[in-house]
Amino acid sequence: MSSERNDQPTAEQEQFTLRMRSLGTRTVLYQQYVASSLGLYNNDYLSIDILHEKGPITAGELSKLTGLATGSVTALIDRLEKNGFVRRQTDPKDRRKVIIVPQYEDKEEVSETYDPLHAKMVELAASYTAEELKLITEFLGKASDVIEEQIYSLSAAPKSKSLPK
Amino acid sequence: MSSERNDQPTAEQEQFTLRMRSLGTRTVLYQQYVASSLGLYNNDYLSIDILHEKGPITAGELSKLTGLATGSVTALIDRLEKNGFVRRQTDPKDRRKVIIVPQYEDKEEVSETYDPLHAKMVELAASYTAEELKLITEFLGKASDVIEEQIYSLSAAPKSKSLPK
DNA sequence: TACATATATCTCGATTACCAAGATATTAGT
DNA sequence: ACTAATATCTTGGTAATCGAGATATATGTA
Repeated sequence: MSSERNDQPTAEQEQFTLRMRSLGTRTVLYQQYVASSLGLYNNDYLSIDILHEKGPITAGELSKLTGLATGSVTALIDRLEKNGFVRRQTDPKDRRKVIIVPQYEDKEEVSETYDPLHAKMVELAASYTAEELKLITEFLGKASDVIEEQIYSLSAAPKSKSLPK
Repeated sequence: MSSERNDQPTAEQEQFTLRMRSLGTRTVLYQQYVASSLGLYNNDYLSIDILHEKGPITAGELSKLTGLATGSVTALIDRLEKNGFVRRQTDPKDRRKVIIVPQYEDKEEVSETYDPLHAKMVELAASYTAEELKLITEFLGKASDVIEEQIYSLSAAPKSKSLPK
């Protein structure tokens, strides 16, 4: 075969990783801009996004997912609750737990802010054939999985420096 | 033709946008973890990433790109400079300007932290045929462009609420 | 040339997210 | 009952960020 294992990455593969990285940078920036235009702090909006994907979760789970200290999550939930983005609900099975329930019905601003991107993405999707879109969608899932793995290994890892110098 | 313009998105297209959003959430989280494991604040690492992509830019450009106030950028550059990630260089053509020059030679920690993800991404890329990878890489470019457009329209837009309450 | 205006960065004071550690409430195990 | 484990909240301190003004340089106009 023409390609061996553990070769240096090809030029095409490097081009691909570069594009992934660019996409990542823009994604982070976009997220920050959306958060600020909603009057939310980054982690507040990120948490809304996480809740959107995962559905109701406990405060502790959100702490693990975001990497924030539990005290920070308490304050974060306070803010989101005050603005009507979520509500607290105690778990009847374990009354120590606080379940965070997203409240999207009354909060169309979030979807409204996201809508233009969504529309553009649908448009982009429509420019591909069914087969191509399937390939891309599956790829996105795999890429997500790779990143999630990396998050796990980073959060498990030495954790090295703590921030305040 | 079988598909009309302005239809509702198909199930496949919705699936696609959902995956994009998941990827975005994970990307933001990953970025935060990397930043913290490098002992950097999010915007500091984000700025390094921007500099990595764009090369040397002025403080003002970084302010626009990150959405941070100019005063915040001053402090941010101070931190990065102190840690040797960048250096300041005055523009001989316009001595008001401060050009931020990335210093990667001595700072392998950054690439080291990024390497595992890079390796996994190369691996993922290698699982595709040349044609498929080309399709995906081109897609990534288009998706980046879409997000960049959205950032522009958000930063141009009302800007609505400012954060402190 | 002199002067006003625009632009780029920096400085300063105030606000507030965040962390770390301890406090409180509930559950689980013996 | 009693101890330990778990989940969230509270408190105090630190520092990133903002906003507004200060400083330095550049540009335009008479």
